[in-house]
Amino acid sequence: MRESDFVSGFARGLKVIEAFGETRPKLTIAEAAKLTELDRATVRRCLLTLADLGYADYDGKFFTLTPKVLRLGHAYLSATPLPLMIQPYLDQLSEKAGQSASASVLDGTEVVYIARASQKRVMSINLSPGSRLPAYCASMGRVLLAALPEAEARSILDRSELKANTPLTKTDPNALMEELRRVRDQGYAVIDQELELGLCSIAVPVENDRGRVVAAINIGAPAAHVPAAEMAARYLPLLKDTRKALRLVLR
Amino acid sequence: MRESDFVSGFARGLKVIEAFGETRPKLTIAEAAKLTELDRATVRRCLLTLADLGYADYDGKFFTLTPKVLRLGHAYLSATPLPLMIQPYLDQLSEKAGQSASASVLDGTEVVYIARASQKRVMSINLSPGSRLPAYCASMGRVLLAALPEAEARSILDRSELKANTPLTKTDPNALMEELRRVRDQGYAVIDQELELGLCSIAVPVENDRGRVVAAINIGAPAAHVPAAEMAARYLPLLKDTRKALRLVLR
DNA sequence: TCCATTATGTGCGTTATACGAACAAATATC
DNA sequence: GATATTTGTTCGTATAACGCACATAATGGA
Repeated sequence: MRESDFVSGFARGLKVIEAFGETRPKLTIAEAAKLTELDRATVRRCLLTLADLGYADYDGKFFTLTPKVLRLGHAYLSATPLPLMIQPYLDQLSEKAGQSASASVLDGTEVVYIARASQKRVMSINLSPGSRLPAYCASMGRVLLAALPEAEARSILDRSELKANTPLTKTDPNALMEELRRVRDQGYAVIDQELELGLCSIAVPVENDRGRVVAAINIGAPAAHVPAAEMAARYLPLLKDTRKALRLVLR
Repeated sequence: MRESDFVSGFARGLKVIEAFGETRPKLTIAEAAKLTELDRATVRRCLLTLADLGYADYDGKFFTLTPKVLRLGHAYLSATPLPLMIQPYLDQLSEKAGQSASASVLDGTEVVYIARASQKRVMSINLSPGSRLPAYCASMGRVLLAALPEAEARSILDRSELKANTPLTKTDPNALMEELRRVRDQGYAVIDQELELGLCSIAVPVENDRGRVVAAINIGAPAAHVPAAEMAARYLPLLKDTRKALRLVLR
């Protein structure tokens, strides 16, 4: 691609949208400028453009995003066959297991939820399509990383901020690489409260009909109810059934 | 806003993202140009920019969106208190009712789902946060329209493509305005298979602590299981409880 | 209350982008 | 297989965005 084929105004605007987030639901021009490291004048133009198009509201001081921005994410969810095809299988899986089931893909150092079937939510984390978790400490992240060439997985770990969310979180890159090898061998990953105390999960990779790993699915359960050691015995057969079924329908 | 404070390159790019959708998961440059009514050269630059930033893939012929675009929609979902605050109440509601429960807001002529708690999915429609339905024939759309000044509601109806999804769909603007008045009076809306045969739903408005309508919540059920005439008797008390609880926590 | 600090809005020269047409390449049509 | 037709790409030029600098307004302490 030639350099002249890059629309920097567009790229800057997208950066501005992403500046909004959990801890910053409303932004002033100056705040957005700091977060995006763009010039204030530029950010101001982007924000006013967003407001003009109806993607943002402006009260003269703060900008907030409007539900219209969901159109952008929805463009992916409805345009991509993967989430749509996986959803019914996830529903079945979740019902049979009596626990929440999710599907995700890898994006950089994070897993992105693309579909979810939730039973009553007991956990503090609120996950929905578009939610992100660090790959290194999530069950689906582990199987997705394990599906990559070692060098690539290593590179992602190196770029990850390996912090201990709980006392049980594995944060040593070498230990994690070792774990990835185990995951690759056994074909599934179990997480024992590495992300949040009280939460266990088990994930398997999902392949398309050509055998390429295109996503991961998992089941999450409260540790108090299902100890990590029991996860595989309880849910692995269900997960494997779902995986097999999906492999036949995913092109 | 001065005209010079509008970044047209940004606006064009957003338009290009929205060109992707259910029936068009992959687009060529020419297709995207037609859909957006932009110059081919301009669209090409936008698409190449998206690809460069990782929001799209390009195989030399087709562009497809990547999960990274979910970041944009997620910026809204996680930035806005409304979906996060409503979700747990929706979960409770769904569990008590034994049916799917959803929350939505109005965006133009459509309702946008901002949260959803689904029981086993029996319907053909697959709804998730970001999903859109025409307001005129959806239960949440009716209560949201009913909450607007008459002239505004009328203007939205006039801009809507009032098509009969089923033989039961109300499509006459005057009849719809009459229905909105009834909805406003009784405080809820029931839809009897106007969107899809076999699907009934009931919705109530949700107000914040200052009494402003900020969203709608609904319960959907298969008509075979719960006839429209029974919806109110079965679910209205639950919906009203939820509404009352939400009113206290939404600022 | 005043002053220091920080945020917002505007004008302008420089730089980069969009436009439209023209060309090249690939498809479709007969 | 030759001719239309559509699609992708390139290029020069008019134009619009950028970012700096300055002016103005809002905020927060002493």
